Amino acid sequence: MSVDLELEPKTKRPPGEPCCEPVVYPDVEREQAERMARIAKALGDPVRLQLVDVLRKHAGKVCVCELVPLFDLSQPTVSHHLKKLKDAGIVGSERPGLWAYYYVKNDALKEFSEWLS
Amino acid sequence: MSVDLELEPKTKRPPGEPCCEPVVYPDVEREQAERMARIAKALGDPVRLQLVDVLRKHAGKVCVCELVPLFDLSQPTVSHHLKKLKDAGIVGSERPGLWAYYYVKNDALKEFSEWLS
DNA sequence: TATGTAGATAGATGAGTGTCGATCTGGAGT
DNA sequence: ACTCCAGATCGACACTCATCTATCTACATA
Repeated sequence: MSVDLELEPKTKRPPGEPCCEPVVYPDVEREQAERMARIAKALGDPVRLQLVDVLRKHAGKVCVCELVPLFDLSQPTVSHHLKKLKDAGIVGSERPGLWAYYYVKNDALKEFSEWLS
Repeated sequence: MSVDLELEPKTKRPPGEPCCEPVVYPDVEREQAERMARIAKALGDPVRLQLVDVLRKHAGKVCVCELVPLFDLSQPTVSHHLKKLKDAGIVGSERPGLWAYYYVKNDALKEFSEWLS
């Protein structure tokens, strides 16, 4: 699939035509790109990245009441970030009673991690 | 560093105190988190993610005039996305003459990739 | 049932983003 | 010198986002 290229566009060419042949890309990737961009976007905030980092370092579930004081932010703001992460499929949550617990869903990060490396 | 926890906040407690002891986090990570979030943010758009994908699949430098027709977007918009990627340190560019060539700087993605896996 | 509390939701606001058409810049070819 | 063209920059616009305060929901304890 990946054609090796180092294409020099030809200098002289009839006007009105593109400067070089489009060598690639079937947009086979469009959908996958959107999926992964959604994940990257969710990670594209320092607070959320730290939240994920904390959750990842603790194998189990972590109580929200532990997460909030880690940041110099209001409780609703932290809640908002957790929701964003949840919507992106990066974390999951449980709320057995009064407290809510969050945990990382590693599957979501896996595809992204694999593409990246 | 990573303390194992599955902390149940105690139900009965004196009012005015936090529901559970903050178990973690020295913000040793703040700076690193910001650096990585900057990269994630740059990747958090389908177009940019595809641009990086294209550049990664071609080991060499790729002419901008090849990249533009891959997307259903205006030339300035593609240029804008390339700039974002460049500002995040993900790609570099050369402009020997009339044409501009972009390439991936793998170092930038490395730290992020390592944290992720 | 009444009160207190953890966390989610709503609404507002200021800052940032993706996109475009128009313009600018500077190397190439005549 | 003059023109042409590739790519970057500018200005505008609509939309999204991070954050806050205020409020709502629902479980627990008395």
